[in-house]
Amino acid sequence: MSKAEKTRQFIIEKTAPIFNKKGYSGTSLNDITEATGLTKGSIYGNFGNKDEVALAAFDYNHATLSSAIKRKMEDKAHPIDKIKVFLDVFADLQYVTNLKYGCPILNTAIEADDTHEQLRLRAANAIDKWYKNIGGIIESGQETGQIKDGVDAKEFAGAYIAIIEGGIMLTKVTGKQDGINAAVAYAKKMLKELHP
Amino acid sequence: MSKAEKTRQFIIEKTAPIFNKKGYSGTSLNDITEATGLTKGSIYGNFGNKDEVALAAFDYNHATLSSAIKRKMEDKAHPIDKIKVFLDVFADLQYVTNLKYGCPILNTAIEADDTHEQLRLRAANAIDKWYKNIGGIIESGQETGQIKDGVDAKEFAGAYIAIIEGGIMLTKVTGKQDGINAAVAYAKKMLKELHP
DNA sequence: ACAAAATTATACCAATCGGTATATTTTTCC
DNA sequence: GGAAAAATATACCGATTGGTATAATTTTGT
Repeated sequence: MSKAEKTRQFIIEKTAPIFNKKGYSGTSLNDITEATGLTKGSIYGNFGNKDEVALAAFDYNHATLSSAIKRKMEDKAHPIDKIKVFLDVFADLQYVTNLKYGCPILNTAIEADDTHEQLRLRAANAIDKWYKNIGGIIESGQETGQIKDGVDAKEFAGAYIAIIEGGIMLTKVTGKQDGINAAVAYAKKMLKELHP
Repeated sequence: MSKAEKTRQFIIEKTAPIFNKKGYSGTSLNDITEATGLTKGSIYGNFGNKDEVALAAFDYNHATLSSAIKRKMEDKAHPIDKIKVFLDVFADLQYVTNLKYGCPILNTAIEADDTHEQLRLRAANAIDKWYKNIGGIIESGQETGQIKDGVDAKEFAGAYIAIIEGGIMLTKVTGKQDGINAAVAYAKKMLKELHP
């Protein structure tokens, strides 16, 4: 890894939490130079513009979240346990240092949906991967007889993601755990319906 | 209503959709003067600063949403039908002209939770009203025997709000109806559990 | 070790940011 | 109708915005 690649990675790591906290339009170049201790010249030597930093920061945050989910999923054998991993990860999101400002997919989706097409696409693609991940687990689980046949994979995935993200929002805005707890409790009821 | 009060109301009505679309930090004074056709002098003659306009715009958006829900609730007799009104309103949110940029509570909650205490409080209070509205309907429904006794009103309200808001996010970021549809379908299953 | 190449810092740019003092116009009320 | 009061427009302010040209420095490959 060349010096420049290291610096580029350093910038991404230092700014990713800031973009997640303040959003794209709320994060300034000054925030970026302050967090990294670098100058504008250095930032613009490694990125074409602020957009590129924001997109890389989103990718980094998304990867952090994804790898946490993937890692925990590998420990599970039963498909329903795999799907349940989402609940464990999101219930403890506040304790993941780099994600204490909330789910980057949710944050980016809400800010960018009507304002920033590139970021909107990033968030939409991240959602799509979740759909496919959960949907794939359900369908292969149905083939092995571990998950009930009647379940509509896509509809389940949609409702499951919705209730989790909504719960995160409730907890973050109220400052109380009740929101995500209620969402997780209901999501667990949803999981029970997956059993054959 | 004096001229100034009319102008103040005019500014709020014209800027409310903009704040809902672009957020607080994404909306500039120029956006405000452009949308109203007024000058800065006039804006600052009616509001102390940008914060005041944003807070008034949120209140206006919230009132628009609340009154749509309240109005439709009055037509319903059964408590479960009253709670179901939320689903009807949010499934059609995109068709409400002033709210086509999404749920103002969700949008404001996500932007403000870590950045703007006053706006965060507005969103948190709006959520709290929903909690109390749904919770109150459930509890009085339990007294009349129209809603099952075992139901935890607060937990139900939390999960119900979460799944709706999450569904809105999915639909807005993907541009497809699937998200809110899946959320609504599951929320209807939740409603069935309310029956005694 | 040294020259070429790449990276980082300095110093600047025009545009826009939120906000204000003052002049002008419009309401308001007698 | 006309004077006082209120509301709006004009013209400006310093600070900050994202971005860039160029100079100084550091890596890199031989």
